[in-house]
Amino acid sequence: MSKKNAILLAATELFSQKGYDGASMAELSRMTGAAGGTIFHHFKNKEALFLNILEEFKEAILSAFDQYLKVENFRNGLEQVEGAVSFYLHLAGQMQNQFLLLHRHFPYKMAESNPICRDYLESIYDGLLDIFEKGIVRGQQDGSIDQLPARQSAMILFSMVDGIARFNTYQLYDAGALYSDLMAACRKMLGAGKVDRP
Amino acid sequence: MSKKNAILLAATELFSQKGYDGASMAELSRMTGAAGGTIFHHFKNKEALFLNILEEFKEAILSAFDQYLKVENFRNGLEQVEGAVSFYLHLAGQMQNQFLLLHRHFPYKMAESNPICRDYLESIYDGLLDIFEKGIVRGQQDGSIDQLPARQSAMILFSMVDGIARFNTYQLYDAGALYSDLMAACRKMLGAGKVDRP
DNA sequence: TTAAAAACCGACCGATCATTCGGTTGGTTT
DNA sequence: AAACCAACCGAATGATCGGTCGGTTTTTAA
Repeated sequence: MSKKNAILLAATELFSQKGYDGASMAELSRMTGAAGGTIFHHFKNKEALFLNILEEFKEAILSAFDQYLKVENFRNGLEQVEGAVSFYLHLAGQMQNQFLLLHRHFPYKMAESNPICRDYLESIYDGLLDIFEKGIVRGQQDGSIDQLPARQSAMILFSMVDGIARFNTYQLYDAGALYSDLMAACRKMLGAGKVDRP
Repeated sequence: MSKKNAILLAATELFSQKGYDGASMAELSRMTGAAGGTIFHHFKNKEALFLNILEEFKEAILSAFDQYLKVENFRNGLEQVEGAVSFYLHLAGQMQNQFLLLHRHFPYKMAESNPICRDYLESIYDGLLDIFEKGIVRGQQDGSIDQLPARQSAMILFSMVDGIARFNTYQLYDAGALYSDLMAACRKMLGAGKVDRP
């Protein structure tokens, strides 16, 4: 692996474990075996290094969802939304370091002064919300989902799922043990009224 | 106001705005007019200062809920849960700085090595979950809430509400515009099936 | 009135921070 | 073989970090 890639990989872990301020370039140098100067040869500064990581994550998560939705074949909108929820939790387990970045505060702080950072974060959240929203709209057309405001429902649903994923990484909850209850809650929240009745 | 209180007040804002590593004792000194040594006279070190703030927050939020639930008179469990959700969002707006602390990563990181910190965090979350859970159990007894696993439902509900509060402070969502949809989602998620029918 | 205690000050400390820079490689192009 | 270039190195820089300490002022109590 090239030194540059090694730096990116190690920096992802370092930023996610220690945060932006807590991650030191000296430690990154130690982790990778690259000299201090080498890091700044490949990346203009610490902020640019982080932005590079965030951009990679944006592309990785959105293309992972693209791939998943293309391959799976859902029978209706409700199942599509359930699939998206399930896949989000799966990804959160798969890409723990990157999700930890999203659940930290410093990217949002950086976004206040750095429009590129803001753009990456918006792309990520807009992309994810679109996925949930599309499933809801489809479900409303095929009758599997209640007539609720689609975008708002997508936001609430996403808050719920992302909240679970977040508490899971903090080891306050156990997302695994909550999985079936979470899916049931999604169904009940979105599902068309008729489905419940005898 | 005593210097000690001024330090606590300013430190709350500083920690919440800049995080633990980003908050410097020198800046805290500048903000309060207290000399560097004075801060360390009142608090053993930076970590002890933060723990003091977290303890104050724990007591403030739990007693605020105690007070609220004592004063309000709910007709049934579902309304009690709705009240708790609504009050949580109200508090998140009222005590923005303290909630920002809860939504940052460093308290959970500190909790891994500091049992006192872990204890405060657990007290906060256990206390809040208990409140939601009690409302759910009451609702299941009076028939306003469906027969779901109470603790798990409380966790999911809390994830949802706390997620909304969190995205609101990041200015990604507007919690105000989502309020009525959120309450509707809670009702639909928890409510006994019969309530919806004509 | 006085002595003890608590609050407060700011210079100072060693460690660490992000970043810079002059210089050394090893491979590619002319 | 000369010229070039990107990759890489590690010592050095000034700033800032959390924390200490000896001494002064203010408050309290006797």
